Amino acid sequence: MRRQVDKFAERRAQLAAAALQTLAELGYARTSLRDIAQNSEFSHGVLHYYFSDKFELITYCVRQYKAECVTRYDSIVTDAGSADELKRGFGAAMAGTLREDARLHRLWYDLRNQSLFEKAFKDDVTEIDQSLERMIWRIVSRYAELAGVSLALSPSAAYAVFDGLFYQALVRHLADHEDAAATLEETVPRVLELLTPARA
Amino acid sequence: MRRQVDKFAERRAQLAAAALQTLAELGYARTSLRDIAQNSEFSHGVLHYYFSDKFELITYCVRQYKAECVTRYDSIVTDAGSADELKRGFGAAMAGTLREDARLHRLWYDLRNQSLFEKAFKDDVTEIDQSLERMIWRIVSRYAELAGVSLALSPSAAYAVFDGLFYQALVRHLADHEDAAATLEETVPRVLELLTPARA
DNA sequence: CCGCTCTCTTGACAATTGTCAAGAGAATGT
DNA sequence: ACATTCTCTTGACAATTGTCAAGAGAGCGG
Repeated sequence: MRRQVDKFAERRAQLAAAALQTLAELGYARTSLRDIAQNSEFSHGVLHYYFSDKFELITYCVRQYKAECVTRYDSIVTDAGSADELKRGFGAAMAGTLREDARLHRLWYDLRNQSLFEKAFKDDVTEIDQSLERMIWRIVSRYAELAGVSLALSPSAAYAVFDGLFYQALVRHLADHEDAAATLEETVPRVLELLTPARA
Repeated sequence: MRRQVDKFAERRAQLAAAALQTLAELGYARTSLRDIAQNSEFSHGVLHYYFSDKFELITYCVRQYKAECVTRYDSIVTDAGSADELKRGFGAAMAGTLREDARLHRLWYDLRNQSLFEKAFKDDVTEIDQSLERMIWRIVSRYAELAGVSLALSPSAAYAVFDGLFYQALVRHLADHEDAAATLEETVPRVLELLTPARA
């Protein structure tokens, strides 16, 4: 009994991984269930054995993405011994994941946008977005603490700023601008400084 | 002869307007040519009389969107007599278009993302994006000039920052956060200040 | 009135889509 | 060894898609 549940969950995860791979390659609008199945080692019918419909599959994928994503910068916060180290670590981490997971990030932005039209994705996307906001806020607020400076911005505004910077770097990176990641690594610490002016 | 060309161009524009309307409502992934035709006063076949295929139609739409969009803030720059006025005008203009054209902005972000997967849109999207970057830069650099402050950020980084803020406000506005526009109107001037620290 | 071009509608096509049912095969428990 | 459940494949379905061809109707010059 327990075996079966695990097997079932494992295969779901395996199929979701194949789906993520395909979605990241083709984008939401151009990915069919047959595309996904062809990218796995199974036939297209099996998807409806493990997922009730396309939405549940993609929703599951989004949740799986979240697990990898949300704790990405946590070690930066806990390990940094100084404001300067945190600042540089933040920039390096963003540049790193930009280089490593560019297509997965592209998919995230795609699905986040789809959720503005397809309400089936709305809840999960919103939850991930809030998690990301909290993640950014842990960094920014910790930085202000270490640096002993004020913090003149709300958590959501801080998230929006760094998200905008990351998106732009992603676009350029995907357009083969070789220096996109390096530029991001430079810009992020500078903006972090600007957002945290010295105490009056 | 001239009559015919004008008529032809006029109908193209008219159909593109219907297409923009429909795309803004449904999003790229869920909009078919029949949806678009149904939203106009013509039948679906006429679209292939005025446009060679779906991509040409949408590309034409994107260009039409650009015309409305790119000069949106120009009067703010030319009319502002002081840094403070420019700062407030910028925030008010962003909040205004957020309230007025929310669904069109949603479409823009959708198509901008599609261009990361469908290279047919890439060139036009890139061109619009650069126009927007220049538009933001005219504001930011003029502000620094009027305020007599330094400017520690590149044009692209400045654009990314305000674009991120606007996107987030758009998402919240569409999710019926009544205060999304008002919050944006507050945040934009504050961030503009932060990005332009007083001269050392 | 005839012939011609410009517009637009209708209907069809092949391909693709999500979905599901029937059944084969494997695994498992007894 | 048998019966039962779990997995997976195959093939089909109805709907939708972009595309296009045939032709109707309007407007116009001759």
